[in-house]
Amino acid sequence: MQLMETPDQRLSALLARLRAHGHRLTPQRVAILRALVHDANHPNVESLHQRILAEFPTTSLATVYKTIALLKEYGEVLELGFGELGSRYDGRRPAPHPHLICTRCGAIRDPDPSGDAELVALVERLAGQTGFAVQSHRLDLFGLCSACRTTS
Amino acid sequence: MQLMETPDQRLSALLARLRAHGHRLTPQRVAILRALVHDANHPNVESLHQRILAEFPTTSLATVYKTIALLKEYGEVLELGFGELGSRYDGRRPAPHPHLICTRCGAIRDPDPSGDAELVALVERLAGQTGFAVQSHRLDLFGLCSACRTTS
DNA sequence: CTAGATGCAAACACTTTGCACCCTG
DNA sequence: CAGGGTGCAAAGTGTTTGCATCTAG
Repeated sequence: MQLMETPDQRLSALLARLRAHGHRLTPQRVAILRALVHDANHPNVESLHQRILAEFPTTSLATVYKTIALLKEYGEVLELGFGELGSRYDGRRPAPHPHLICTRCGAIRDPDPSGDAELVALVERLAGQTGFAVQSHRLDLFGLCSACRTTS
Repeated sequence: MQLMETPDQRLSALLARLRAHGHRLTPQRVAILRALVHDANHPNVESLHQRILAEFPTTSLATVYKTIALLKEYGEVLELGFGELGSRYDGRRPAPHPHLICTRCGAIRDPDPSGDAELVALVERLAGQTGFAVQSHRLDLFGLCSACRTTS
């Protein structure tokens, strides 16, 4: 059994999905998708844009925003909004899952997926008490990653 | 054993805390705190402002923001940021706890606190796997409240 | 009295939108 | 070669800030 798609497999799936819906695969768009699925640190729009500029120097921020909006329409990207601090994106695992957010260095990583089932059970239990029908959920843990914890 | 402070007890505690730190208790400020602890639906700044205007018609939005910022400094209000949709505030239970957010009517309510211990345990387990030191957390459930679920 | 609070408007950060031009399919 | 995509700048949203005026203690 395969535990997780490779970034390139994921990229192919996204490209196929867009193509199937009649969207064009422009070089900029492909580059944005590639950056999104290869970056494990849940990039924000600004850092995606920087990456794309290296390859396509005229790419605008608006194009990055529009491409992400397109992926959101198809439920293919998970948006982690942080108010005034902007949003970070997970293009690898679009289903809800917990995130570990380092308040010092800003890194965001996924915990091991082994606890996912337990989280879903807890979510359903919390909701069930009051007849709430859950559509989605979000669990964020804020703190210090192991690297930051051991550094002055 | 008392399960939860009454809103008025909570208000007194907040006023005492601010007074102890040398802050002035202006009528507007007291009104904002009162609105905050009496509103169980996690109000946003705009709705707090509307409430205050009824009593003090010249109150500005900036004053509401500043008062909330003050409470945040002392960890006496829980801010639930929702990106472009603005923030909602919980002045009754400033410690992290789950929220049930209705995507139809916008209501936000707390589930029964009985599951809190289990959530904390799960949080610590998810973090422990990778040596992450949790400072805080946030669990939001999005869906339909029981009223909205049974209405066309 | 005087430090701290208020209220207005301008400034801000992130995101979205309008529109002329461009290029994929 | 037609309709979707790009890129620029302008508009929007919620929030913050500067500063003159006011007021609680």
